[in-house]
Amino acid sequence: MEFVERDPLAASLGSLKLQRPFYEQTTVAVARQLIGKYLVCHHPEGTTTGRIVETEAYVGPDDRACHASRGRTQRTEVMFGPAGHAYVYFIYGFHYMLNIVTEPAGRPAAVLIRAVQPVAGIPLMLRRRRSDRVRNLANGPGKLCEAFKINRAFNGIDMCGDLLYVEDRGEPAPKILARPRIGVDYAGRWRHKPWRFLLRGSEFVSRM
DNA sequence: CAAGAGATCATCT
DNA sequence: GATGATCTCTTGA
Repeated sequence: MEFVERDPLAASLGSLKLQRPFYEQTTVAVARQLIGKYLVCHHPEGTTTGRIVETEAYVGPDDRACHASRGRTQRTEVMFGPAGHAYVYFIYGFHYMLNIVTEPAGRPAAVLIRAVQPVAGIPLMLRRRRSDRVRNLANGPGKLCEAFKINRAFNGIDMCGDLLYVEDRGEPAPKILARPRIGVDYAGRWRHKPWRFLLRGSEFVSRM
């Protein structure tokens, strides 16, 4: 049980913060195991929490869908560092994407958090998203970042710290589906890899 | 409800 | 100068 932290407060609540060894596992293993865990973000405006229902694995330099396949650049630098750090980037001129770096330093890979089921801080998320439907708050990677107010300031932060992290709340292993990743049609044979993971039956995924 | 367009900018060629 | 790990709105059936 080296993956979690025995923080007395967290333990008393039945929750354990995921620690670095968890994120150092293979990227596909991390992506799969993150399903059903809880993403927590503390912010002056309030705390937001969501149960992770959808992830994607971007496994390294060979994976043509992974940004690291285009080399070590300013943008991808975080992915080349140690596991358990946030890789946040801006895309399409509108949206931020939240990833968690995986595998030991020097092996650039990450897991994209694509959707969560809102659990706490829902009024705050409704305001940020200018929406009135809970199902529409974080059912997509861009929406999730808007609901949690995750932006470039989060790039590189340690997710084993106290600002943004993932908790294991000790629930039984959920039923998980594996599907091809979304939006990577350009990636040749890599586009078919079943590295998108979903919580079976969840209505909070970006699409079925 | 499905399909398509438009929005808008950091990053890399 | 092109493009993207997306979202929202509009259109039309």
